[in-house]
Amino acid sequence: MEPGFYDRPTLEVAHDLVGCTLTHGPTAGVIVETEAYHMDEPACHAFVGLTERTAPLFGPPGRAYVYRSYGIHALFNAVTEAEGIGAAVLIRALLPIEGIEVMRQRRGRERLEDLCSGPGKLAQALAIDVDLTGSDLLRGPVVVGPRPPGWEAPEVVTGERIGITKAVELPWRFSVVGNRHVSRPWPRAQGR
DNA sequence: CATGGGATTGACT
DNA sequence: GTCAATCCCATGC
Repeated sequence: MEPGFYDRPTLEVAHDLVGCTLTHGPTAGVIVETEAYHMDEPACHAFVGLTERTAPLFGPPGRAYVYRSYGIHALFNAVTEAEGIGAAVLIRALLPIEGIEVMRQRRGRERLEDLCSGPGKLAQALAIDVDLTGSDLLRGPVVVGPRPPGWEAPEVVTGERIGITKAVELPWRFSVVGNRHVSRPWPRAQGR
């Protein structure tokens, strides 16, 4: 992506990341689901302020923030907004496009829809772990790139975020309309 | 220093 | 639908 892509309001970045690619080594996928998180809102880790854990969120935009969830899974975020503002976009699901056999081995699953249809799943499929936190998403090793050639801009729906207990009402989840690779189905389609 | 709660997943009833 | 796994870290005593 161009420098400056992430130095924008997090909701815009979360919307625009849908349809982009996420690549790590031989594996890659098209982002089909994202969620926005911002320090002003209590579901965001940065809500507690600057700590050792949340420091990457407050760092420069365009870096990775990868943390461990439930002691088991790694969850991948792209840090957004200017340095000093704690915000990021959680990548929740991908459509696998490269390295699918590698993903199958790493995941221990065969079906395409079981490889990257959730934030913990895609991190495992792409071998993204917490040691990659702070890495540069323009230089790699984890790279976010533009839409693949020939792919049209997807129609994006918004709705409430998943799996949180605070600020549940904010419609900060974004995904491709009618895509079966999303982490969980949509109750009903909502506005754009 | 002890505690409890997760931005989840997979197995099971 | 329910539930356990598993560990980091923010919080409170």
